Amino acid sequence: MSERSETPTHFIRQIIDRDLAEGKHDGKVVTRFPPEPNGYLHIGHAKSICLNFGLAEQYAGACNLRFDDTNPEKESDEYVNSIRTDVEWLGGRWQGDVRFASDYFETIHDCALALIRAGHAYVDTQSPEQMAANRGNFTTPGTDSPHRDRSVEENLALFADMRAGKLDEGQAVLRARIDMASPNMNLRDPVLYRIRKARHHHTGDTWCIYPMYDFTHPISDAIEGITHSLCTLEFEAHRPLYDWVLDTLTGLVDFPSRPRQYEFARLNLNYTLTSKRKLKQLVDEGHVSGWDDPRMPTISGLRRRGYTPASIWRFCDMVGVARADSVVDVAMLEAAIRDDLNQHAPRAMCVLRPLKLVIENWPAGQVEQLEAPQHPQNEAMGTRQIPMSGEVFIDREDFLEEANKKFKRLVLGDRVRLRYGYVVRATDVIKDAQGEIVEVRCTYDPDTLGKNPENDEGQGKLRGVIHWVSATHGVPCEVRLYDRLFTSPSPEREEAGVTACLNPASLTVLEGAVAEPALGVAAVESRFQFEREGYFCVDRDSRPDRPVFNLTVGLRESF
RNA sequence: UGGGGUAUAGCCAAGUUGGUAAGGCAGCGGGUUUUGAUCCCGUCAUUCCCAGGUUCGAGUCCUGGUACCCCAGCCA
Repeated sequence: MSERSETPTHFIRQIIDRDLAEGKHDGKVVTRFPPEPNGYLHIGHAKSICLNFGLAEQYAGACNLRFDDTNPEKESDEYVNSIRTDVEWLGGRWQGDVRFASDYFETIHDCALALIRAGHAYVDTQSPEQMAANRGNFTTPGTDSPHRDRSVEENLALFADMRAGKLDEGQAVLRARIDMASPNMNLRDPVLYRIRKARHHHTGDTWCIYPMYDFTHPISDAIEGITHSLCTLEFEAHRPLYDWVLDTLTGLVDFPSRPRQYEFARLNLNYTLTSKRKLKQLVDEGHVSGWDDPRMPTISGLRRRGYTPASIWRFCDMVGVARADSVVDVAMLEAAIRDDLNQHAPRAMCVLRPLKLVIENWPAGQVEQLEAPQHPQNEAMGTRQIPMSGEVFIDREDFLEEANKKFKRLVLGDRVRLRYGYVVRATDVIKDAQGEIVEVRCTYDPDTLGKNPENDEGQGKLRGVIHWVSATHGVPCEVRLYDRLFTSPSPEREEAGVTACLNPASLTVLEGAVAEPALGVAAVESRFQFEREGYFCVDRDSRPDRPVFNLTVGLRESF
């Protein structure tokens, strides 16, 4: 991502700057992006990716990609693969191989044994219901488990039985021995290990006991030499436990670093869902075509929609990193992609809703190649040829039989310029039996290519410029117009559920669009600005004879 | 209700020994323009959740409130 401008400062950078100044962590910065492979990555994860990989780059440190895969029943290789692809596409360059928390299961198990031997953990054979009841609540302290004072030997034997599969799910757990009366619920003897007789996507049937997140995460961080472990705000109350695990293990197990956890506010976008569960619901119930439906806020959806990695990094820079809960306006995301595409996308013409325009004084059979720049503000991008003939298509919305002067398009009896071409004057309209306009007739002024009409006879300025495509050369194509998926600014908070506020007009398919010839051979994922319309990218559903374009975002409109 | 957090413009967000409110998005006004785009110029918080207090001076310090978020999975 070479185009990120100056790196914005925020409280995490300030913490790192201070740490570096104090000589902590041997002057190193090592972060990690730790997704659980139980769903596809979305724009919220992008914030974390940009933060973690960005810091590694800015401080010449490193960032690991680590799958936090401690819950075999919800995780799968499909998710591992999609996440790896998405991180790679975004430009996250991780240090060494992809890591799996499950690769550390043996070490984590050793840590559990060390804790048991030191009297810091015990096997509880209460039922889940008893445990919940004995945990107390916000106002009432918990009650010690009757098994809290088992001997080390007994705990070791029971834990061995757990590992050996001699106990069933729910019959026993390993718990930390901390404080059942702590005002922080997370410290009321949290569960460290539970029994799950499920096949794990990465370790297969090697284990039937799995460590909990709170036990796995600090140890994984310490094993990898992570210096700054960044997570979202909801883990704040877990930090004392994170520290307890590492502090209690000190002297018992050696790690290359003593990482610290810092929390930042997760990204919320209005008119958007960022709940993995609800996103999955949209996919499972068929409200969208899949995880990569261009309307989805997933990384793969944004990619298919036409967003660039640079625009997503730019967006994350714009949003910043802080600790206050916030809801970012989706207009900011759109601004980021418009900014990128305005600079880099070649221009093209595509008529979305064709209306035939016949030029009556055009020499019969003549075809002229007009030259147009790929990008009006960037000559270095070169030029392209656009064929012009006696019959062209213009957009139905660009013609009116009558209009006031604010309508800067074609009006019967008046003139308009065909972009990169000639000035034409509409002379007649042809309608069908229903009175619908099926064709417009016009004449063109041959002396207006690259210059304005000379003998204007006091007719005033041209109304404007419209785009067009030669009827005999245009490439028939499909254009998919997208709008926001939800009509509610906060779909997650809708009482009636997220599906109740789905936008029925989130997808409009235009089957009869016609694009200029050069677009017929555009590669999948290539992006263009269709002049006067918006930014579009080539969808993978395209066929050689029929390209499919997705609207990424429309042009700003100010009238 | 116990604990932990957060409050600066319509939306993000700087503001770190108290010195007189950055920037972006959105909006508004104008200029340029063969894209109603881009670009350019201008405008947009007498005020920082509220109320007191300290001070020559407070978004920054003190006191007391208020609002919102997170925690009672053998999820992460």
